[in-house]
Amino acid sequence: MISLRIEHIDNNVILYSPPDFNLEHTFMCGQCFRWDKSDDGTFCGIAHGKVLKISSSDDKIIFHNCSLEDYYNIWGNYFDMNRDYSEIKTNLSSDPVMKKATDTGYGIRILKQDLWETTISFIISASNNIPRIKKIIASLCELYGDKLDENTYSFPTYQQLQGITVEDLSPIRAGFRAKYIVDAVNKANSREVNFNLLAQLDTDSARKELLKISGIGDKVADCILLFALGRTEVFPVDVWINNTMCKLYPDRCLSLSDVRAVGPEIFGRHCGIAQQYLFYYARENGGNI
DNA sequence: AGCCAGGGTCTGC
DNA sequence: GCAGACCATGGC
Repeated sequence: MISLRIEHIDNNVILYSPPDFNLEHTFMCGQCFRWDKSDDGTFCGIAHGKVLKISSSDDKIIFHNCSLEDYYNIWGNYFDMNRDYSEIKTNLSSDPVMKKATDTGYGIRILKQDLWETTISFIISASNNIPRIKKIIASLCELYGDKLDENTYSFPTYQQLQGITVEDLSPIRAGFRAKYIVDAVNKANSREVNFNLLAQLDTDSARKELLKISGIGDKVADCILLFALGRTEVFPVDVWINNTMCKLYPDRCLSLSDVRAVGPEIFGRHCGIAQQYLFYYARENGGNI
């Protein structure tokens, strides 16, 4: 358990010198799509139906306009505050490349995001780029979510999306992914895939359930397991991770299935977290590892 | 103009 | 099991 000094001042929750927590690293490592940086450096985002403004200065992280109740009930869990990342980084740093990667993205935290939102978000991520993924998700929220604030909408539940068609989704410009969204909505509402029970399943069973949905393959399923259910033992392999791993371990990574198998072998029980350090590091360096 | 983006599906061997 | 075409869309 992490000991952390927390205060509530002027309706702001302040974390003093939180170890291993950097907003830039956490929001820019490709795990989330609903956080935006303002000109003043603060981040504004929506999660679990709540809006949050969060910033950092010196050695503080400041949750603006936030009650202690919301911190303890929502945000502390969302930012995975009970996990000791120092220990994980130390273990990973025996690998020289991972040492560099963890030094670069030292403040990454694996967010515990909403399961349904993460499912749809990573269906949309297929063969897509991050700015456009964000744009499509934002317009889906504006079209079907609840208005929380000016220009701020919740992510629509599958109940709210019940009965939608591909044509209904045409304004969000999701392209070939629209039919996959519709399939996910249908299977969630019919309980063919029970999103209320998924978190209670072991990782392999949960993956098998997710794979029932058209548009979810191994990579998307792994992202959902990691970014919503906190299954840090999975190792999502996208283009960036594949290229990086093939450069780092050419003899062991001959095919995509090799890379998927090698991740856990090399990085161990929390290879999903290692994957995030690698992803951030690779992109920071434009793929030149 | 052509390539690529946090892939998946479908087809053909 | 595995390669290749194809899938919409937008930015460069």
